[in-house]
Amino acid sequence: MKKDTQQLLRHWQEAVPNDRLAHLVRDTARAYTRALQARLAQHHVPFGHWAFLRILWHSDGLTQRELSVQAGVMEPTTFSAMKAMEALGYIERRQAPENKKNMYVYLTPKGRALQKKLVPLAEQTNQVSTQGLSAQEVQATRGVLLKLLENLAADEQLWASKAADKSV
Amino acid sequence: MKKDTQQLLRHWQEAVPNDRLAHLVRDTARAYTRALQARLAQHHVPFGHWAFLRILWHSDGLTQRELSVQAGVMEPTTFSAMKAMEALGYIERRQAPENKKNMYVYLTPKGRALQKKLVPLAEQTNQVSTQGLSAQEVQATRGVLLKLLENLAADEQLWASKAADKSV
DNA sequence: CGTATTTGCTTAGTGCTCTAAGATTATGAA
DNA sequence: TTCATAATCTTAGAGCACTAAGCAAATACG
Repeated sequence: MKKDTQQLLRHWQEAVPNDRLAHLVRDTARAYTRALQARLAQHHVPFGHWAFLRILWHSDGLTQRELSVQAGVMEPTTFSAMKAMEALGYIERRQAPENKKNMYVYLTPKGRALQKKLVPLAEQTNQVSTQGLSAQEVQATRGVLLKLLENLAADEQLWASKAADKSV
Repeated sequence: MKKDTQQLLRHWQEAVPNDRLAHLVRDTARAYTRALQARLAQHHVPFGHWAFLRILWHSDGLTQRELSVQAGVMEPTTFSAMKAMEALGYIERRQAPENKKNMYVYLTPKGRALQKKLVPLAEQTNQVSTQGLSAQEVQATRGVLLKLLENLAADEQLWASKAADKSV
């Protein structure tokens, strides 16, 4: 039972061809998600709310648009998360008198109180994952990932302009 | 237009605190997915089929279970992908006379023909992403990612047994 | 001004992933 | 052999991400 991940791991350890960096990054991301999800589930917090809570703990009162950018997701994703979090009583959505378009999101005391419980779980996850790795190795990897992200963002930009050309 | 990814990137370049490796890995994975997705879309191949096609090009005639393990996903994910791919004429699902339970998956000529068109797209994506990085850097990163995956798999194992305890 | 464009929120619909639970076949033990 | 247990496929339903498109408000420009 639960041999799947073990088998997947063996698969990676055995054959590590040249063209699979993307695949490896994706598998690692999924493993991280599962690890944190399992911990958050103890407190009945869905994984999807975590990213938004973290941003809000740091800076309250953002618009949904700003929240989307910081979380790196599209607006509809933010929108449905906000609706759910509002229903759970973690946040309030309010409009300012000077602007009837923007929706400003504020934590409730209940939402703010989660920070103490949840942040250690994320720290634990990251700590568990980097066991046996040196600070240098982790730092170097961070740099490489950042560079990958940069290259892929440039590529995306290129594709977006190509698509714009085509639609003319 | 399309400033979001740029803003996300800036976010990462500015503040790189200690506890965000998981987050960075996830963002990179999403960027990879988007990059490949854009390329596959030219040939009207959904991204979700890619992983399975790659496995099947390498070894035909696997069961859905085996396919799931190799792809690192759960059976229902494989199941629905297979149904879709069968409808598209990329694969056939057949049962062997000696086993009425297992479903063996075989590529059709049409499915096999995709290999020539699609593999270069993935290679291009990986190549684009690693621009400006040395082979050593990439290799080292691969090693670290593998170790992260290993640690997280061990953690998952631990949680699975904990959950089993609790359910007694 | 007043119209045109842009911005931000929302709705609707889709894809990929998961868990939980069902049904059926294979396998193992009494 | 027969019955209990495992494995495999399947169904159902949910979460989280996306795109496309609508609407309403704010901003920019002629």
